[in-house]
Amino acid sequence: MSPRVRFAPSPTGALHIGGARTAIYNWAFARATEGTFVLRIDDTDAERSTPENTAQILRSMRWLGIDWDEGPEVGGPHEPYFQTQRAGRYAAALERMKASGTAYPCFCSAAELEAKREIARAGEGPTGYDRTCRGIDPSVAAARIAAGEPHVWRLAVPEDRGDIVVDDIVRGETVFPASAMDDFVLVRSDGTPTYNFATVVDDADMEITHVIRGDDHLSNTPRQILVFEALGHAVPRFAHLSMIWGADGKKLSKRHGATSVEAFREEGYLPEAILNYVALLGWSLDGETTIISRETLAREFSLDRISKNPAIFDFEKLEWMNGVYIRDLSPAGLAEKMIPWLVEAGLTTTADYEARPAWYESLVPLIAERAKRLTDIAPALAFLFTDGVTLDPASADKALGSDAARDSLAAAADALAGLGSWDHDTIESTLRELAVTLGVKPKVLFQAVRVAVTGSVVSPPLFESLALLGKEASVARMRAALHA
RNA sequence: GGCGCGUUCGUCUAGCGGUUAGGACACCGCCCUCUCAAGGCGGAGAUCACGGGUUCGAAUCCCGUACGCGCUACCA
Repeated sequence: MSPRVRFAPSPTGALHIGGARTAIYNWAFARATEGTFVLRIDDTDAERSTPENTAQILRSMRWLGIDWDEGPEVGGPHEPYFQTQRAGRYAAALERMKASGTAYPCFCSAAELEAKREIARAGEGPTGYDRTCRGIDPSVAAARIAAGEPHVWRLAVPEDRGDIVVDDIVRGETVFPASAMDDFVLVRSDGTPTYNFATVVDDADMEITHVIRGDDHLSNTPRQILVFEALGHAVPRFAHLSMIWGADGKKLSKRHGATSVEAFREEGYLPEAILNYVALLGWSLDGETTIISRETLAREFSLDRISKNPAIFDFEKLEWMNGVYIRDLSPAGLAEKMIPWLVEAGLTTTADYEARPAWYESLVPLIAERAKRLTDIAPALAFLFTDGVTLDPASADKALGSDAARDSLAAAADALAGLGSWDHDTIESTLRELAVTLGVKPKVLFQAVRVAVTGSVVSPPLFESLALLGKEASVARMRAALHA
């Protein structure tokens, strides 16, 4: 049987980086094994789940290029894929468990339970439910339920159950003492299922073979195994992933910067880079390769190369990797990606891009190897789109501060103004010859021109910039700088 | 408190009984060069958390300790 895996986010927020990694691993595992990747929305937390969050999660996954074989918007043989729409399945499962005696009603109030927990916690030993209601005679229980008494349904952990062994693919064999398993709640007093019940019912229904999820669920796993067994269903394999931390070793949060996939997109990251970087946070292809395409990931991913230890999210390395992917883009590809950012910055319009795409593509070489994020592009190209340019004071001071620099700039303006043809090579040879004639270092002359034309001592390559800006504008800026 | 998990350069990792402990980011130096980048070359950086074992030999296997994290809910 080919593997069936699932990613089951809770739509209580955006898809964050940890969830994205879980999704990526599930997806990659399914692709590499020719299995099936199911997307299921675990929205049983009615308080915090919203349709907007669900929509955003789907959007983020699509943006990353993670497609699912079954789930929202694509359907599948196990519809519906929203837990809130699967109430019938949970009710049916509970009925089966009632019939087999593996579930029983509990009438203890929240206050009573809390009091007991307090006492237990103060002393030694487990704090789990003390099974007060497990001994209630079924007919008595039925009468109390009929009378409308509030109750939950609990799992009856088998008395003779030995220690529960989870043969985790990532962590190896981990043993949980049966004594530590309490009769936890399956169905709440309002009739809705708890997480540990709903996921198991769904994973069983959907014939999930491998559960790949966050480390925080490892301790829940023995409970879930008990439910699988009570349901008489085969237990899937498990693979628990370590957490992703911020630089301070704490859970990754907004304090550390962007954490949602959406936020990374807004900060100018490419989906390929996020996918690649995040995949490497806890998995490696061979220990050497760092740039890994989506296709390679989908072909080569394997669970046995997942590492056990938690990873700290390194924004700097992600940024470097994003630069790698930006440089890897074709001129047309990067032009298309940068346009929204130029429009956003108020420098141009999509109409202008559509009118002369080739011109925009010719800008790409100026910034491709200088940009780490898409957000770096508009500031670097702004001087090409504005009427004039405001000189950065520090730059002006540095490159135009001396009389020699100003004199050579004036000479350069004159020399360039007289040019018949306006292209990179002509501009370069003109300025180089002028430097010789003037007896100044080329670098000094170039920097003076650079500041006059781009406003800053740091800019894209000079001759290309002048060629793209045009003769009139270039010369005008150089003369304007002399009077500044 | 109980139960579980984790610990290799600053960071991500390779390693699965014998290696000068390898790679990547970041850092430093040199080269290239019209600035900034990108690129090339080189460097520094890890007593493999600590302590005991097992073994001819341990980062690798076993036990313990420390620290960190997770679960211990009618959250997921």
